[in-house]
Amino acid sequence: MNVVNDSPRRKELTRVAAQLFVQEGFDRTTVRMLAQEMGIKSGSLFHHFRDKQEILCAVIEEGTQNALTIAKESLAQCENTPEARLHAMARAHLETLLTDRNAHVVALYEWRRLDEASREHLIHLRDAYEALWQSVIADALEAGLIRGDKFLVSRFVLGALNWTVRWYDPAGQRSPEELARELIAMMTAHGH
Amino acid sequence: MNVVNDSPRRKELTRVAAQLFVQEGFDRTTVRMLAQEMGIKSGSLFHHFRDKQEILCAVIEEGTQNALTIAKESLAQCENTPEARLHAMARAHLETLLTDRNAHVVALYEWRRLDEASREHLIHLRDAYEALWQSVIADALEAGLIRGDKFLVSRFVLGALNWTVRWYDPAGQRSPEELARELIAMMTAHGH
DNA sequence: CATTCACACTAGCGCTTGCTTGGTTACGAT
DNA sequence: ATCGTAACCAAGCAAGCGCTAGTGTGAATG
Repeated sequence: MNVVNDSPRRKELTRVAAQLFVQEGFDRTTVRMLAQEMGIKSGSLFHHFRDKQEILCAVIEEGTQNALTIAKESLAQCENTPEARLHAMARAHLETLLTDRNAHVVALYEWRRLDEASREHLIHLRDAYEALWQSVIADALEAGLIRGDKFLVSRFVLGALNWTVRWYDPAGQRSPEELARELIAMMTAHGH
Repeated sequence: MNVVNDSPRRKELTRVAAQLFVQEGFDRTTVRMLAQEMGIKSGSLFHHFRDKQEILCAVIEEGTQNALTIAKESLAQCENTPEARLHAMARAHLETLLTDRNAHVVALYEWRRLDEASREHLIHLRDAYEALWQSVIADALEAGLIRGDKFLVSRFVLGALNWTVRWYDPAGQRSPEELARELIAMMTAHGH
């Protein structure tokens, strides 16, 4: 039992775990399934991670960190208007959710499976991501682009986006970018 | 093993199961936990249900049926305008989700845990509920109250509503009715 | 008064789970 | 040539899992 925290091998294994967690859910994924998919035996798994819980923790950290990074990049590259910024956020969110199809989904859907210690360790990262969303939404509200309470709008928008995981078909013709555009159009369709 | 399908006792047990499934999730809920909460021994459980899967099936059927019934009642009682009907649906949805706090939540969040046979048995009921939503949304679109693609809008709206389970605080000051109103206001806020 | 029935109990089987142990291999640095 | 270390394996343990078998009730039914 000789857990290393930042080996490149560990990153690799984390990616595999993320995929399985999305496919089966955390509880139904056994360490034997994880090991098999990783091409090692189940005992070897505990050389890289202290326990199963730590694998979940690593996946969620990866997923949230990734979403935060990509969101910031998107904001840096887009036009500096409230609408463009809102669109950039929604698009980035959907792409990490639907295209990667792994770590970010786990971060959203398996959060409850974290124990108290892991939750405490990750909550700051999650808060940072949500704060970014809220600032973008606050700007859009101030500019009169959309309406409502800052927190409520954030939660409704994120809810609509997060739920796409349940019905989105990657083989379908709609791209994440298109979905983001449609959602914003729905909220900003002002009278004629 | 003498499973009865429509006993009143079974209804009672189903209610208890729903609460536990919401609290812990289906996978983490053991038959021993269920039995204890029901005030019987784990072996006795299988007099009422063939297996654990059948308990989930009963809960989800109950939750969806209930949501459908209440939605229809709400529609029958409200004004016959697209906006009032939309509001009635959203309110009914949130109330079965946040006030009951059990069977309907399980229906939404544990659907994936159903085996093929159960899913096939329940899919028609679920389709009926979603069809009702889509007809109300189609009317609102036709009346120009909201904008977008019928299916996309349905999914975004239901996503926003379903996600409330994750953050709603029943001890807070906002009622389901208020949430429903705010969501619709967000989508129908036409410019000045 | 005998039988049936719904409902509950005790006891435990067969299996899977997360995790541990003690030891082996591959390989770059010394 | 030797050593250190990261990576892996075979084997298995203790606990917990869903579920079954067989039995005991007290109330309703004939």
